[in-house]
Amino acid sequence: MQITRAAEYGVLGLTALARRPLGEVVMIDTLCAEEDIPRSFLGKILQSLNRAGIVRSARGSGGGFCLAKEPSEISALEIIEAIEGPISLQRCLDEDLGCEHSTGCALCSLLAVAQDRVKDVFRTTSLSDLTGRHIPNGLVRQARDRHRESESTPPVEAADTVTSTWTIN
Amino acid sequence: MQITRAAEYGVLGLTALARRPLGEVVMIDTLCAEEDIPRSFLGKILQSLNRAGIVRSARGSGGGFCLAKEPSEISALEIIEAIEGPISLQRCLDEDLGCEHSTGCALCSLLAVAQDRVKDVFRTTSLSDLTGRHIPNGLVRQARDRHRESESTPPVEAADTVTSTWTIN
DNA sequence: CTCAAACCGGACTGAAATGATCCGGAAAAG
DNA sequence: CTTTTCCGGATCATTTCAGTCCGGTTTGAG
Repeated sequence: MQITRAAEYGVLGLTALARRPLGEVVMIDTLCAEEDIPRSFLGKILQSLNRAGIVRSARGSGGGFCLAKEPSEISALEIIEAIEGPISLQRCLDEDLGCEHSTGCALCSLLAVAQDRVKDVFRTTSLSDLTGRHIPNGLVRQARDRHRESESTPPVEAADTVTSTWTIN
Repeated sequence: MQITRAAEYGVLGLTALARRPLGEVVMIDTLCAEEDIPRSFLGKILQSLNRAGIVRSARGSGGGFCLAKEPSEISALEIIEAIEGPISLQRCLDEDLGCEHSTGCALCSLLAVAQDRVKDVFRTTSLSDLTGRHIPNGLVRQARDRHRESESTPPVEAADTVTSTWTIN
């Protein structure tokens, strides 16, 4: 009854792309660092998203990924199903033919309704909706690290407990 | 993104109980036969439902299970959560403290909404709603077998292709 | 009192899905 | 032709799922 990590990472990775101007090409490593996602795993996930036409990939030096359409044109449902395959709360595949348990299985109808509700929510949420107030921890950490580096002779011993203020961008 | 077999069997087993007058005690074996559920698995599941106060159990000879309340008073949500634990599309547990990915994680909010929708559907569906038109295959098979037995010298050779009419109860 | 019927509940197990990693290969840029 | 970067298949460890087993406890009947 949960989304997979892969789908989770997929959405997150795409928000990282969506934060940039459309068409900007970004390497996997950059996305991983921002969103705290294992590098080779995100590689796999982006392959799926590429095949599904949600991102475009470019090989060779200067290569990477960019969104294939406007964030407002990409629904959460698209993303998730591109990665996990069709969402299905149902277990019995041929829903018309009646399931293994019973003809006109009551449980199947119930699950079908629930499934529709979930899909509605995902279908009506776009990537741009998701990108709004989301500030990934990876980015936050990077901003902090940049701030640390710029300090003159940072106090090594107390490094772990530094609680100085810093801003993002 | 699916319900477990255990929850599925749980609901099915309860519809079998709900088909009877409230308070009638039924053995596991009977329920299994009607709904085509592995016997020892259903045993486990009924234990959970017993602890949750949805069924009552009686040990010893003449023992078995009965519903602890009216089918209309038992929601699908109750049943499923009694077996699977709380339904959660969320992965990050402490939803308030912000998840591992980001403060104000957009994905979490999305999943929270979807989760609420699913729970609503399950909450507003009662066991009596589920028991209506549901005719379990196990019961159907039993009725067929009873009919076969009552025939005089049934034609053994054509047994597999017999399509005679029969009724339930 | 004793035995058999029935559930209780913890340990266990096999199979599948999940979450990831690895590595050789192909393509693009310089 | 070398470097960079993605492609994609194989592989692997862990967890969850689905289900079984078995000794124990409770209850009712004889």
